[in-house]
Amino acid sequence: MPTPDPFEHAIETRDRILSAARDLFATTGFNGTTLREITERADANLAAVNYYFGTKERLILSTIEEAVFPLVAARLKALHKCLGLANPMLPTIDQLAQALVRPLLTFSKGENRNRLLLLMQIREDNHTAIVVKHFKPLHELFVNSLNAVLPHLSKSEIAFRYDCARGATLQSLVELAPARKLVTMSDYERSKLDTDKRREAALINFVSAGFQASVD
Amino acid sequence: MPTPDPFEHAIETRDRILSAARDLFATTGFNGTTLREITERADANLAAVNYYFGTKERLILSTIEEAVFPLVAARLKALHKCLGLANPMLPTIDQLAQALVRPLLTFSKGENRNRLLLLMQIREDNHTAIVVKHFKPLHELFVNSLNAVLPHLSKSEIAFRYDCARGATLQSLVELAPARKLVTMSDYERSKLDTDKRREAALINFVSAGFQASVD
DNA sequence: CACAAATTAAAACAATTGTTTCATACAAGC
DNA sequence: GCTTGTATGAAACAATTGTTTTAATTTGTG
Repeated sequence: MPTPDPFEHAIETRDRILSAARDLFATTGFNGTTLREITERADANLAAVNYYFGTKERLILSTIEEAVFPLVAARLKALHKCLGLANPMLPTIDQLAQALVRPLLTFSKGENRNRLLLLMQIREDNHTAIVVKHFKPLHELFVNSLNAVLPHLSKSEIAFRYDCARGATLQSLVELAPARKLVTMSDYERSKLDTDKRREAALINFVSAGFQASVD
Repeated sequence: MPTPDPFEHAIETRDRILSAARDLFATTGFNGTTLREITERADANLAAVNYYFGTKERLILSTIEEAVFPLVAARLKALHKCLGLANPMLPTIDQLAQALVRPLLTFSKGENRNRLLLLMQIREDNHTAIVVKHFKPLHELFVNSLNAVLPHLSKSEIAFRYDCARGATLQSLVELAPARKLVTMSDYERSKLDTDKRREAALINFVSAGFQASVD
């Protein structure tokens, strides 16, 4: 045994359960996943989930919290970096769009993707309340930053466009049934847009244009 | 008995089950809804769902089909009307954006809202396959129409922006945790944007700007 | 009315679910 | 070494689930 940490093995199983639960919840939903599936994948005993989390509902809450933190942190970091680089000037709309889109796009791959998918499974009010609470400072800072760059728009209009931008970004992430996969196109065309970098640029382009839309 | 339709009562219970299933599936998901909850709300016997639909899975498929048709029909009608009014000219980007947003916004209220929410509960592949199949002609026509008005863009770029526009629209519809509800604003400001007409205009404005975004 | 089919009702079934219990193994501290 | 607290394992529990079965009831038809 390299590490003499007394809680090494214990923490490992708790984390294995949390990871397995996150991955399964993300793909089959909270109600569609059984504790036996979770403990089987985590290579743990069925009673372990009750030992560490008490109940399934509390396990769900734990996975939600575990999924929210990295996402909020990554987006906050990108936004702060964007504001810091421009300081004392204001960032451009494009830079703000990048600060919104880029960290989200990094969550479209790898294990972070399941964190994102897990948050999109949330329907119950007490679950959304947790997410809202953790996202609130991020959203407020983002709307305020946008408002500083677009002072001619009301704050409600800014917030609305910010919601639209998030919707557009998330839609391109989940890819449940994107229209662009239906369109018959040449392999060359398809490959161009399926490149991550190309998608990122197109998304930033769309969002940025929406932000800058003139009031009618 | 006013109507001598022999199947009157039979069809009624089948439809009651279908409606109750749609509403419950929309809010609690497929796995989170039991047949007993459905038959209870439908004021029908538990065995009736098996009598009319055979199995729960087939009931789910029926609710999905029942939800897809009105949505596709409404959007196709709006698009055809848009194209017809402009004929033989091409519609404007704004008109196309309206043809996308307006029929969707009418589904944000009433019983149609549950049809929309039901479709957003879909995760399994065979369920999405049904939805994709029914939406395919609509999506293709929409992308082709956009491409005619924006000939300088590749079809893949058009399809991507169309996906973004759908995402922005749906995000503003579900309202699970919109940022605009977090932002502190005056009642006057809030009322302005919470008006359906105002929201519709803002959404069309955002989507239209995204469509017209210049290639970078 | 009588008969057949269609529909509804009630009960039971087998499987699965989250949860609990109890026993065992393991490590640390006195 | 023994004890205590922690962790794991296996089994069982009670409740819920979708489904089936069987009987009763209604409805249409001759």
